[in-house]
Amino acid sequence: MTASFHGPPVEAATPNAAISALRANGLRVSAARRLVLEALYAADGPVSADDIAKGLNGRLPPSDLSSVYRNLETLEHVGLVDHVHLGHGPGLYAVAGPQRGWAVCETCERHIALEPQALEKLSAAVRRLIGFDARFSHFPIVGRCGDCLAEPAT
Amino acid sequence: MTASFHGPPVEAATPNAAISALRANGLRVSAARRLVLEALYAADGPVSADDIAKGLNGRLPPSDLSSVYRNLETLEHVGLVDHVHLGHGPGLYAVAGPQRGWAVCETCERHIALEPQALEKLSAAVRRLIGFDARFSHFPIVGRCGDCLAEPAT
DNA sequence: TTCGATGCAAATAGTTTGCATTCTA
DNA sequence: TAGAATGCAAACTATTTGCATCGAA
Repeated sequence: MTASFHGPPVEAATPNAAISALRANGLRVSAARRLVLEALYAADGPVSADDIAKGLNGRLPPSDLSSVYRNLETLEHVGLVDHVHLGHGPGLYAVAGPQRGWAVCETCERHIALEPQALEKLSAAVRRLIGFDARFSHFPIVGRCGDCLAEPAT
Repeated sequence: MTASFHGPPVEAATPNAAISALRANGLRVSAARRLVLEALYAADGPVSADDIAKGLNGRLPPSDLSSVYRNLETLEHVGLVDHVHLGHGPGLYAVAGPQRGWAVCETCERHIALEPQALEKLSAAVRRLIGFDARFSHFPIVGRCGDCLAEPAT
């Protein structure tokens, strides 16, 4: 069984920086691997393995889905990539970075990236209350957003 | 597509109370439905549909998996049941009750039910910080628990 | 007696694995 | 040229759906 949770993030600002990080980890740089990275950097938010395999709707060349999964796993293991479950759909992948927290509204289904300061304060609250060093990067905070709270209930 | 999130909880202390709630909602009380409820009340924590179909390891008679799923969906719709995703495995179901929050340690994989007061304070913190009315019942807080924080890192 | 619920089988979504082939280092 | 990574097919897990039959109200 593969581990559910991964190691510390490795920040790389560009695909090329990520490729250097791959080499530094003794990993080979193949066309397929390069493409996964390009897709992740080109996407404007977390994307599914399937999105990547389909070349982000044709913006990039398509690739084999199982290779995409294998590469995502490798990249995640190295710490270059993170994955989130924002709901019941497929897991979503993104380049690892300082922003590592999500909230999703169960009413409007919008998903919101948490601001670093909010994230830090939330973590502090969690540590104080339950003695936990919390991440909100793997599963989001689920609830009702401000806009939906203001509206008449459904 | 079925809704990811459900309605308000209906608390029933016993299988019989739950059965009354079913009748009150115009639902029929079949043997299969009764069994799902019995399993949920007999379990000492959240269980998978498969666990229920297998009669909790033989403690109860087995039932058909698809019926179990259908019944869980119905029971959840009525508000008698909740489901959580505590990790990458199957969804886990439990009788709806006042306790509606979870935390899971990514190191020791233990899962912890949140105390009502901690839950309330956490929700208050989340509301203050991101204007969100948070539930921690569908996805847990993921992080490192106190015990694992104390130990030398893996 | 009706129509909601069941049980079986088959379909589906997401993800993983086996294996011969390809290509990076 | 060694062995890491690929691409295809097949397996697998979790869940859903179609449909003829059954049984609760």
